[in-house]
Amino acid sequence: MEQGLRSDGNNPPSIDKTRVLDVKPLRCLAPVFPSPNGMSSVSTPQPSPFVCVPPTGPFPPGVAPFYPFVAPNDSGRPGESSQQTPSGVPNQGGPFGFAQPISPVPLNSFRTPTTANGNSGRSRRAVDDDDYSNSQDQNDQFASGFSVHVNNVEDSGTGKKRGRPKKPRRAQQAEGLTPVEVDVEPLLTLLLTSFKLVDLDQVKKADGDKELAGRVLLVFDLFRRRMTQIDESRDGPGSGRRPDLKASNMLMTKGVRTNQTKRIGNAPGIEVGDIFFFRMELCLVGLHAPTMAGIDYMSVKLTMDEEPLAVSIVSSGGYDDDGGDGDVLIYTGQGGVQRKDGQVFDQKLERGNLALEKSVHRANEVRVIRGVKDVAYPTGKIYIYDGLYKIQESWAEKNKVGCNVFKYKLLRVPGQPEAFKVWKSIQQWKDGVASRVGVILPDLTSGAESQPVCLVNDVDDEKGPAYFTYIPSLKYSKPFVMPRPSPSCHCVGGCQPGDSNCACIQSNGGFLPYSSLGVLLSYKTLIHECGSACSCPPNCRNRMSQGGPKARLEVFKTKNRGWGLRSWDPIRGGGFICEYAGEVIDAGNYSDDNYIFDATRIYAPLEAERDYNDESRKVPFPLVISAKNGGNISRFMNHSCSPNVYWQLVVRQSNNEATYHIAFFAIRHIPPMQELTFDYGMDKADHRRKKCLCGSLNCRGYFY
DNA sequence: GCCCGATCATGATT
DNA sequence: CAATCATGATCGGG
Repeated sequence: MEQGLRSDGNNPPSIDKTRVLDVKPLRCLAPVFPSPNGMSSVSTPQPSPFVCVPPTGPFPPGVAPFYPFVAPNDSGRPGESSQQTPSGVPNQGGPFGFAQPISPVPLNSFRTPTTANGNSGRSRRAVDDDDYSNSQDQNDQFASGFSVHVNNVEDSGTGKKRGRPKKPRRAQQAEGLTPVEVDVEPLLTLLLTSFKLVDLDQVKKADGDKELAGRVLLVFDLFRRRMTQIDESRDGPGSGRRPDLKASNMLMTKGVRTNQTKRIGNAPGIEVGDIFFFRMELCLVGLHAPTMAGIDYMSVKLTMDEEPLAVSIVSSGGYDDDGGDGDVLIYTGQGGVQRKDGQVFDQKLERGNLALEKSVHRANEVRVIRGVKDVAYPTGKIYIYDGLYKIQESWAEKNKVGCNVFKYKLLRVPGQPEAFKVWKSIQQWKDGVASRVGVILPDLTSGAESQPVCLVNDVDDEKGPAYFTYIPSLKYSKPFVMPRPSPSCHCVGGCQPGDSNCACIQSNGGFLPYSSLGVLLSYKTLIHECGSACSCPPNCRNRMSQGGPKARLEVFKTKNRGWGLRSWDPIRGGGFICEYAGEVIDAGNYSDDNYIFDATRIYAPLEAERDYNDESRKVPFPLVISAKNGGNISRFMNHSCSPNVYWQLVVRQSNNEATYHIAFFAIRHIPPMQELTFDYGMDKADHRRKKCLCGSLNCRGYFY
């Protein structure tokens, strides 16, 4: 957000303990959005800190989409989109710099959805050894991600080849055991039903909004993560099955997509600053249609004939594009350079290159998506929607190997929220080239975490939150005694997916709960992590919540809600954020304590849990944590009725003793500097109510 | 309408 | 770690 980037150059004052001590805890209240409606998402000067959720009431049984996102219509006038023509691109004429309105002609037509055949196969419940009693119902089946089907018949005569035949697979296959095949079709169907994405009408497919785009992306990611988990459990780590492609393919063939109509200008529902981790995500929400090509364009009808105009580009750095200062982008045309046989050719003025050339003269706005390296995972890439640009000029030049390439100079349209520039600033803070403005303490953890967490206030004079002791983990006065202890594992090198001998994987229903990137692969009622009696090292994948936060976080003063938590690093959907540290106290035994996590409250369920689990998420242990006197960064996470963070119960046990923990994971991709919030849940004790002014459309009006 | 090829992918391996 | 490989999907154009 922009306030984070102001540079007025004063040095951070040293901390004054006497003032700090008297400050009241303030993790409450006050609106975040000045105006709940009528603001165009395009012209809003800064990105909304929260994505919002429609007002479904506290917990409606089986009605509205359970995890929706607020939909400020792109036009800001919700009723109007239905009045547009079915081909539906609003012609605003003016903004494109044309004398006449453009009437765009989409080059593609709708793909007919193919009907999915339900695969047959003998159904079997996954191994499920949860050690609290009444979880062996449908509930747990859903929470662990649907049932598992075993194909005993090899491909049943369809003749369909899958995977690569080359490398021999390890584990089961190598030993000649029956490979476990999971039919993912019903899994997807269930997700689509839960999120009301079955039979999207043509209008919604053609033109989206924020709420719909959010749902599509959420389902894609949930599905993709689950398929990653299934693939790995069958083939072991490193199975190159491209779950991203498979997931998006299945969604697209079912017509689960939006903004399929190409348009010049912003894609409805996609905000400047939004981030993506797969090219396919750009396709699904119509931000950029081609799966690989960097230039998207459409045929536009002008006075007499049609001509192609560029609508969006992806700058991935593959052609040594010059990043410039953040408002300028030098973009290289497509084609020419890479050939299989090593031969190189001149680029031709056709396709995307031609469209960009035309767009120079028409001066239309072009969406720009900037690809950057994912620092947390160098082989991955992150795509940042950086808003609208206009092409100032174009030219041809010789590249290093002497071929002609086209170059285009793009200038960012002023008045848009900062996006890529935020990333640049953060990089400068990290490199020490520039200093973060308003830093009160460089590291409020005093080195207790692997990364510093700075305390920042750039909005007023307050010198810090009330004094507390920083403790990085949870304090138990007495561990819980397990009635049915689970065995510990013997994975010396760390638990590996697909290892059917690993006791901890068995406890988790046969799946490793986390990906190699620290992403939670499917939500569960309870996750069994490795404990002190396990043989695996501390960096084992099944100890995700034990290693402290991975992202670079900061505690900052919000405008109206006291102190809050946010991240300098982008966080992928499902990514681990931190544990709720503090002191375990007796349930119900708190009154004047604003730093409580109470697992016995009623919480909005996530994904497919909704329909049958209306009451509450089941908690096998009445865990209540107070972080009033001591805690970690999560004590600063504010409440929101439409949060971007979700908690997940985790148990670590060794022998017959266990400790339960609360681990926080990102619900969706979270761009840098967006405040992290979770839902505090509902309490039966009315007197604990506080007024909530989080401003989201589905705000319940209060929280606890 | 069908097929084919171009395309700033992804992930793992060498 | 940069280069390479294998697998891949969409869309425009022939």
